[in-house]
Amino acid sequence: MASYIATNHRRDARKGTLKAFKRQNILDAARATFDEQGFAGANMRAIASRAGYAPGTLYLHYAGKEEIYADLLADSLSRLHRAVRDCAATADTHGVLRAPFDHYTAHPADLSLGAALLHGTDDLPAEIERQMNGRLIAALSLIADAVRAMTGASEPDANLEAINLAAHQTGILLLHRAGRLNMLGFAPDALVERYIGRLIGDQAA
Amino acid sequence: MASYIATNHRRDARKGTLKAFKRQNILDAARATFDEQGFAGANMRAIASRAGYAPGTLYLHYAGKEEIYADLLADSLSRLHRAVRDCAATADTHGVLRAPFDHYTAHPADLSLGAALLHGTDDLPAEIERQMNGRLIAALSLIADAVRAMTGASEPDANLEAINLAAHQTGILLLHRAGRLNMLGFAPDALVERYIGRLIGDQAA
Amino acid sequence: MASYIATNHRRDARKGTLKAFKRQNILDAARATFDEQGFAGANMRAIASRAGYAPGTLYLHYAGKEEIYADLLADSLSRLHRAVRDCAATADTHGVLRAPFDHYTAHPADLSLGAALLHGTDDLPAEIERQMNGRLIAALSLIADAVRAMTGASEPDANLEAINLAAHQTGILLLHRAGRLNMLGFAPDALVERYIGRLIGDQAA
Amino acid sequence: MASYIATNHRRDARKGTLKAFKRQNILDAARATFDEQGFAGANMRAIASRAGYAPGTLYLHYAGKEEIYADLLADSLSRLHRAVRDCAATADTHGVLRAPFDHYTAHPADLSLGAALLHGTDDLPAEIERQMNGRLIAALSLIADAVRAMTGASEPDANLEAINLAAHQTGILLLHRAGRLNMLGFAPDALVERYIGRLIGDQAA
DNA sequence: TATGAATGAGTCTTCATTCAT
DNA sequence: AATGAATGAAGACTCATTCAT
Repeated sequence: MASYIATNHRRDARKGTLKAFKRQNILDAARATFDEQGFAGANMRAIASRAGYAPGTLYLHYAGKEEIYADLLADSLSRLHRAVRDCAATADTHGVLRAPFDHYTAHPADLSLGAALLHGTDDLPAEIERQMNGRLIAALSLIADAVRAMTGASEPDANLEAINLAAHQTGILLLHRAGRLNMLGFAPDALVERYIGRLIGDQAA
Repeated sequence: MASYIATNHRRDARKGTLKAFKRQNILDAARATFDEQGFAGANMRAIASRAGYAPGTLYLHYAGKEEIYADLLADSLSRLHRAVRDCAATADTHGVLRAPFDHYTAHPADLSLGAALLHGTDDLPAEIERQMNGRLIAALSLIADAVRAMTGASEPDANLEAINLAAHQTGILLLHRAGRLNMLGFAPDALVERYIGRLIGDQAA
Repeated sequence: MASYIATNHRRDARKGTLKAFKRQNILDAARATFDEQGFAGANMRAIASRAGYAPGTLYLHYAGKEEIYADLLADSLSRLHRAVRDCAATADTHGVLRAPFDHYTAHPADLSLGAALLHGTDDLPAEIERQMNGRLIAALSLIADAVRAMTGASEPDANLEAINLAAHQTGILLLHRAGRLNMLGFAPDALVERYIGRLIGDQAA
Repeated sequence: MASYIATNHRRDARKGTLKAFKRQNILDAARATFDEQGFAGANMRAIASRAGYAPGTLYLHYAGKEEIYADLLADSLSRLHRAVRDCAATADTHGVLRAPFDHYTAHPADLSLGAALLHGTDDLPAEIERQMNGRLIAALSLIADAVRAMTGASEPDANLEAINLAAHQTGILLLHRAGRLNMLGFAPDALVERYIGRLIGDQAA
């Protein structure tokens, strides 16, 4: 009897894993599709077919387009946070400072999700919104720590610089993706490094 | 006969002016609508009605939604360029450095157009694209001039800093609009000023 | 100036009439379609095509399927009420007593609308519901008057009989439409007459 | 060998009983679901889940939604017939006269099935149709017998009155369910009794 | 038997665009 | 130049039904 229950547990667990795996698969297809077409431009048929499904199947996993998007957004910020945290964990202070840039450079499709940030995220479930903000703040906080470690700045100052850092990298990433940097002959990496160099150098001086 | 021709010229000119005026009117309506609803969300009926027209009328002035959008984008960069140029003309060097920020703060609806920059502008007519890039480069060039004037940097360095400046302000504007700055208790203006202050201060030192 | 306004008025009036005419056209198509397929079974494409329109056109006149249905229901009861009232106006007392039966016999498509009465009409706009009930009560009231005139019954009794009359005719109409009367070899008209005959005869005796 | 066969028979019988039991279970779930949502509104998943099954399982017992519906309809009339017959068997003449009303009052979910009668039952399998009509005629025949017993009417007259009785009760039940009786302050029971009272009283007089 | 994931046709609805007036 | 009714091609979503397990 005990083994039966145990077997059931294991089966349920495998089922849960499978379900999660499939959701991830859909999420990947959706990320790519949203990246190429934007939220409004992407259609469920395209996402489904990229995930290897018929349209209706998506609805077995998500309540609709919006929910997929929300999950994608949450997932994206979650991974950004993780990326920053992993850097911080290895005491790679310089890495922390460029973590957002590196993360989005490595995962360009995630960047499009930032388009959501343009029109705000008012129609997102409040729960998701709260979670997202939490991740964002946590990441910024880690960056601020790194700034303090590198420059000895006061906490308020470090917070300010952390945001400026994030803003700068956001801008660079967007301009780069929009093709406005190539056009001018600048490498995004050099621009980011220069910004960071100045930030560190200043305080050091 | 000569007077007849002259009259025609004048009439043509007035006609041209009237036409341009009407296009501007439509453009204003479109900008506001795109700002509120996004490109896909905005519909021609809404734009037309805000411009005081019936839907069909828009097609007497524009070939379609995309063309309105392209014109809007071109117009927006054109006005940004003008704003920077006007600052430069009055030798307001500090003003030039924050000109992009100030311009988009004053005209928030223009900022949404930046969403276009996310998906690139590949489907824009090449002519428009070239024109836009020209305006952008011209504006950046003026900013680089101001950087040089304020810091004595070399031309290549100044160009770099000009882009970093633009990237930073882009990032700040987007984060602000997305509500991520309020949430953290920071004022966009202070962040921009700090960035500029550091830029100037460094070189001055 | 006055003539100009007058002209405008006339044009508006004509426009209003045209609009009303088109709505009526759609309503007719919808009635027939709902009659054949039921509310859920009928699809907008079918209604539109029967009205001589493309699907999208219906939405220029109605907000959706439900609104068409509500209008149809309101219209139907309105016409029933009118039928009863017209009978009453000509002092055709006997005619009043069989007015519901005659009306639905003449307009069989209206009968299907009664299917709405099966599941109740909770999801109808309250305004429509109120209006419908008003028409129904008004019609019943006229029937009760006729009952009183024919039988000398007290008012409460007459009201009771009016409802029983309506219920009976409702039942007959439904059984007839369901093909259950033919099957048994009875003519709906004879059944209705017998009921009325008994009602009148009783009191007379 | 014989015992083996016998065993098989018994097993088959049990199997048949079990099968019938399961079908009944599904039928009950379906009846409740159709009652709440209507035929088109009810979905197989809901029916299955109410029956304690997964969707696919229903198809082991029924060929599809329509077949469930047909079986439900047949079952409903069968139970109505049984109800009338049981009354007749106890010589409860008055009870027979109100049997349809009482039956549907006791089993309101069955009433919704009458909606099928609205659109006719043309798409029902002929076999079912024939069976249903048989049950209906049998029930009406028992009612006609009761009418004759209570009033001494001739057979043709009694048949007529039986149908009128059924029609009246049908109407009352539908109006009641549609909420049109409460609205007017009448109790269905009183209306039915008045009708029957008049029917009996007349002939008695 | 039973499952339930997957299917894909079908539904309502929206909206850029056209065209007769 | 302007209108606005009409179009019809999508799009999101639902659900009866199938089938591999």
